[in-house]
Amino acid sequence: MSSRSVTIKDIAKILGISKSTVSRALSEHSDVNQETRKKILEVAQQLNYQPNALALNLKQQRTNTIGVIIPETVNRFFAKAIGGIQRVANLAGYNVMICQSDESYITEKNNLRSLIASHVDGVIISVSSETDRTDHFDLLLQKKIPVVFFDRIREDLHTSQVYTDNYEISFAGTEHLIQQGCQRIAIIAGPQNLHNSRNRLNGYMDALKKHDRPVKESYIVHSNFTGGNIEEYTRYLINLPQRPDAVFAINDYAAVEMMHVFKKNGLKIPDDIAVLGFNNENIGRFVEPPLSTIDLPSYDMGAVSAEILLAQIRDASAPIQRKLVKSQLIIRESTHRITTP
Amino acid sequence: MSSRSVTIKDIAKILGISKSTVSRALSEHSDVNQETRKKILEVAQQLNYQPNALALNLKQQRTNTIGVIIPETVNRFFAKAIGGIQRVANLAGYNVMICQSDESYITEKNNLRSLIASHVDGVIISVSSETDRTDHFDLLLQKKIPVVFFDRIREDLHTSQVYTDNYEISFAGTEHLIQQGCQRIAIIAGPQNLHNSRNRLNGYMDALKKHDRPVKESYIVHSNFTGGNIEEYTRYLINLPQRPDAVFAINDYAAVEMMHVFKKNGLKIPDDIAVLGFNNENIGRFVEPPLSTIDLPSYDMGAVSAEILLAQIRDASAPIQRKLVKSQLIIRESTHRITTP
DNA sequence: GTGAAAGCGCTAACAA
DNA sequence: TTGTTAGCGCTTTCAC
Repeated sequence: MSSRSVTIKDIAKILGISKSTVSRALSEHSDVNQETRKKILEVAQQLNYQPNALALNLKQQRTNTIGVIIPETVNRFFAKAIGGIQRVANLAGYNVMICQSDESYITEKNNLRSLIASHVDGVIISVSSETDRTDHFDLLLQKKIPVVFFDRIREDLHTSQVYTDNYEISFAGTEHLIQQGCQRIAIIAGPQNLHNSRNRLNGYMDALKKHDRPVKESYIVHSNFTGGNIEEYTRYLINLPQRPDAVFAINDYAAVEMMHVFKKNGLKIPDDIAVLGFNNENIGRFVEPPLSTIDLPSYDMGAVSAEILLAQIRDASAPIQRKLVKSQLIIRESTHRITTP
Repeated sequence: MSSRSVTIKDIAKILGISKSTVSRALSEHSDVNQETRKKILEVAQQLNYQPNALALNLKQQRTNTIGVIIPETVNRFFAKAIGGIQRVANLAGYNVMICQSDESYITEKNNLRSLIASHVDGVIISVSSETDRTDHFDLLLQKKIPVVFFDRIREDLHTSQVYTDNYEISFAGTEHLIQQGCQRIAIIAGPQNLHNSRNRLNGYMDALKKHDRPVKESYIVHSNFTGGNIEEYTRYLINLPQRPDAVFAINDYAAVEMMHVFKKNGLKIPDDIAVLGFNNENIGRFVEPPLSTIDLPSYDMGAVSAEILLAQIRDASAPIQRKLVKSQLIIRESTHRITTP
């Protein structure tokens, strides 16, 4: 009942042998006399010996822990990604330390500092929407801590990156709207310092160009992900002299809120205005009409990120990887016009 | 540019003093000559000295890390709770290690084992819906690791607990439905090994009794939180000889899905059937009609849990606490009948 | 006020 | 095959 836990020293004392022998027997990969090994294992079992991870950490200067920095856990996209990361990490015997940047550069920097101070073996990160510089990542590279960026990546850094095809899927979504006969397609675009947002906007614009639709500034609204002003933006769009007949929203919550406002203003969805979301939240299946959206492979992106990171942790010479995980267009009724051209 | 980080030994060598003096100067609370202290701090600053947390951990047998076990991060309730926990923990200089039990007893047990192996200083936990025993928590108590249960608590254990008034709020919600003139109120109840679910069911039943409504077995459906069978349950309720005219759902997702099915079957909400949700998800504001629900104080529960835990970590003799954080009934149109009795 | 030495629990190089 | 020793980076007695 002593609250002190048992150490190899205790086992050694009991058997009258040295602690190095005990250490060797316990760590499998050294030659120890079968007899003594057996005895050691028995005693270890009896005393319910558990190696002290803290001692190992100090000795080996690693922690079997990976750090994760994401903007926020309440965002379903990241919550799912965490699931994928943890799955892979836990199977490999790694713990996961999670930090939230709350979309703030300074918090992200502090998170990073504290993860480094905790000597995590590697870091997976999706940068905050506010972050427009990369100097705070230098410390990781300096300390040779493996790092994988996912989703919100930084192409300018020479590190592993896991991302999805924002440009292509945005292109495909816009093209889908065009094929439904939509002529004036508006977009709620994200923060332009984010690579993803730029790609999405480019995909949208290029699809319009391909089909000879003019790209109008007034149809492009710049927002952030928290969507505080969606109602205002929606009203703005409704009141345009040339009201759009389709809108590609920044995410499903914005899309649903917009639908709400459109309906209150007597607009029919999708015939007066088609609505396409982004993120495939549960909510989209239960609104009227059900929301078309883009399914982002967040769980898989998390899992893939963890796999790449672990490979780099285990072998410092493992190559930097850039991996694409594809998104998918999910067509429901909010963009499905009966009267296609 | 050496990748080895600087230690107190380095500083000592440079100044030609002993490392104990350096240690003392750096750890504030010992008397060191003003002159030498100043020099030490200067050099430390110059070399950008960072104490090695691993060495400290071993020495002091603690890690400045708290462990958190929750059923799943994709559940918005828990995602928000994590936010509250992290806020408080980070301000106090603690890191947070998060594990998901995926609603599985065995995973929960493994999570616990791995957190203990990592020597977390304390644990915050919300038990899985599958967990119907407490033996796996003994290890925590044995090792005298402070623990706080939140939301999904275990009243039978002598530990700190943070919970909300499930009974009272469920009573209030049911009473609200009665006051709207509902006569036959059904409930989608949760797993009965969960304390919360039992309390909610009891609140529901007692409210009915108080107002002389009979409690009918056929109006009580037992479900789990993932809600795979909601559509089936809904159809079952619709087809009852005495169709209910109100339903108190297990959570907002279930409520929204039920509304969807009700509407498809030509039922008007709330006049044919009123719907009350649970959890106050964003989704509830944007469905037709907007969903009445219960707002659970998840962020606050997380924050309060962390505060209690930290108090117990800092002072082992700090008292066990049981703290109630109140929920709130949010009335929207899905339960607001114009024709009250 | 400062230094020497021991120790947290473990591993690993070197000796025997 | 096993024991001795040193050391990971830090704190903390105990001398001086």
